[in-house]
This record gives sequence, structure tokens and C-alpha cells, in this order.
Amino acid sequence: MQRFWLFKSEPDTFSIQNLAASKGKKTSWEGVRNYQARNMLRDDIQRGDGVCFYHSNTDPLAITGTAEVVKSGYPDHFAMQPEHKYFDEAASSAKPIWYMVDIQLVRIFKRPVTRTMLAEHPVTSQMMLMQKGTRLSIQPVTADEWQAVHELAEIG
DNA sequence: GCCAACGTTGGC
DNA sequence: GCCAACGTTGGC
Repeated sequence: MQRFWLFKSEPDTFSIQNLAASKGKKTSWEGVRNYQARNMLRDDIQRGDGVCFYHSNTDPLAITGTAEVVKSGYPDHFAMQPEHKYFDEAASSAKPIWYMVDIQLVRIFKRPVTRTMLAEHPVTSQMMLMQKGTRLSIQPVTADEWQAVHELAEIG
């Protein structure tokens, strides 16, 4: 069954335009170092799932498009590279600790669905993203929320 | 730039 | 196992 997710990214680090410019419009989603998010990457996020691509820590804050999961969870090998910024000495091939998935761009919204738009819509205003203090960089999105985001993208 | 919320660390 | 201190996230 297809499920839906929201991935946060700071556009200064990796934007949806960077994804569009990547080879095959694909990227690996490494560097997640939070156990709750790790569990979703490892256990729940499957090939074919939909991803809302959210730009955080920028102006405007917005879901800027969508992507599709093209490879489900596998060990984040960057954690095993001593020179890499995502290195974690506790990670090994026997116990990877951290996981990542691969995603591929589906579309960049002609107009981003801004946080303001999300807040004003009865369905999207209830998204985990909109709840105070939610710092999870990977979040589940319901089918209703997924549909509402697309409706807002059309209106926008 | 501020600061609240959160997760992690480490002393005890 | 508790919890204070600390670093980070991320909206505002």
C-alpha cells in the first residue's frame, strides 16, 4: 500500500532544484540522525511511496513539490566513512544504526504550497508539520493531507 | 537574531 | 535511572 511522507530540507543545503539537477533526478537521503526518523526510514518507507518536499529554515517556508521513493531503507554508509560529516563511529556494516532511502523528483509545484496556505486549510493545518515543536525531519502524511496539498498546489 | 522545544550527553 | 546542561532545530 502506498503511503505518504514529508521530508524536510533546508534549501541552502539541498533544495528541490538540487534534486531536479541531480542525475536521474534522484538522490539518496542520508544523514538522518534521529531515531524516530531512522525507524521510519528503516521500517516503514517503501518504494512507490509519495514524498512532500518541504523547504525549512527559509523564506518562504513551503512544500515545493513531490518526490517518489525509489529505494526503500538501506544502511547509511556515510556513517561508516571517517572523513564524512555524517560519520558515526558506532556504526558498522554489522550494525549500521542509520538508514537512508532513495527518492526521485516527481514534480516541482508551479507555485509552492506555503506554510501560510497550509495553516489556512482545515486539513493541512492539522499536519504534524504544523504542530508546535515538531522537529522531526521525516514525518508521516495522511492520504487526505496528501490530496489537500495537491489541491492547494493547483489553486496556488 | 531570538528563543522555545526537543534530543542527547554525562555526572552522579 | 535521574536530570541538568548542552547543542540543534526551525518558526517567527
